[in-house]
Amino acid sequence: MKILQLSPRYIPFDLDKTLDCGQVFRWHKTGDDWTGVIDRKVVTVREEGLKLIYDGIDEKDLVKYFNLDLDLARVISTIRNSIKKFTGGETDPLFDAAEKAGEGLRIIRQDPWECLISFICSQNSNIPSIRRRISLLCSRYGRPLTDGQYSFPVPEDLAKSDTDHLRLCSTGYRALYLSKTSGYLLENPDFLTSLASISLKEARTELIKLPGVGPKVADCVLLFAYNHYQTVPVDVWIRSIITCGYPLVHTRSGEKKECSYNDIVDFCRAYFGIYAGYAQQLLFAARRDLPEIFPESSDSVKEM
DNA sequence: ATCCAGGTACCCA
DNA sequence: TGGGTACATGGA
Repeated sequence: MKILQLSPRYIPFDLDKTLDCGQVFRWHKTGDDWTGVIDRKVVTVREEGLKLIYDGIDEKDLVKYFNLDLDLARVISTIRNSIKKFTGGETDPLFDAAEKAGEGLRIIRQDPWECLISFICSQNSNIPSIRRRISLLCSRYGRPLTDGQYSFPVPEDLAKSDTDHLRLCSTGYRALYLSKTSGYLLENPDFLTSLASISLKEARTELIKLPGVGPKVADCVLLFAYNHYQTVPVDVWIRSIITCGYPLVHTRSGEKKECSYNDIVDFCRAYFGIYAGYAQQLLFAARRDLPEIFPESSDSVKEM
């Protein structure tokens, strides 16, 4: 086991929040130890005070994976400044709660392929189901590593399987998306790499062309794998948090009954600024705590 | 049992 | 562009 001292520039960092916030689905905790797979290597990590005790990976790669070099305090203060500029200095109890709930949460640097497949699997499912589904895919199509872990399947592993076989991993109707998208990536192996060197807008357009990839999945990949922090994935939780908690969003949706996906994105970008995606992730992490601090209706965040 | 979940594709006006 | 609906499956 190796030790990484969490020096001031790596703080704040919270391992539990980072690995249990719905951005990645393969890590699991036993006792104080988290176990996962990074780049086909089994990695264990635990947090003890201001130290990370870890194994299976180099310090350099660990720091990179958890994005410890990012000045998180500056990210938060940049978001705060954007809010202040937007409101003219009013308080924001929602973001206060999100900041507290997500203190030390870091958006990690995830492998684009794994991220893409994971979020195709994620649609219309809750997080426990997603974890289970991806775990099945890995044990069935990945390669066995040590300690009962499996590597994440490569495009060929999924593309060469027939759709009915993929369906056995509780993928349901998503099996066809997985089959088609992995087939495309098998034929176009540079596709995901190339997204890193084109504009955010172009990369998003390209991603959405993939079968089973719409705005939400594309935005998750852009945020969690390519670290475009201004990107705001809008799921049902974020939709209700924004529409209930920030009524101003409705002024952007005109006469429409409901805010569109882009109405919510545009508001978040205007309100939270260039780190809107980070703000989104903090709000998502706090989603269970938010109803009680909504200004008026303390019923449920889910009610519009 | 019923509703819901880190949505997308497809059809229609 | 906007609005409706089917889609498979498991969690709560």
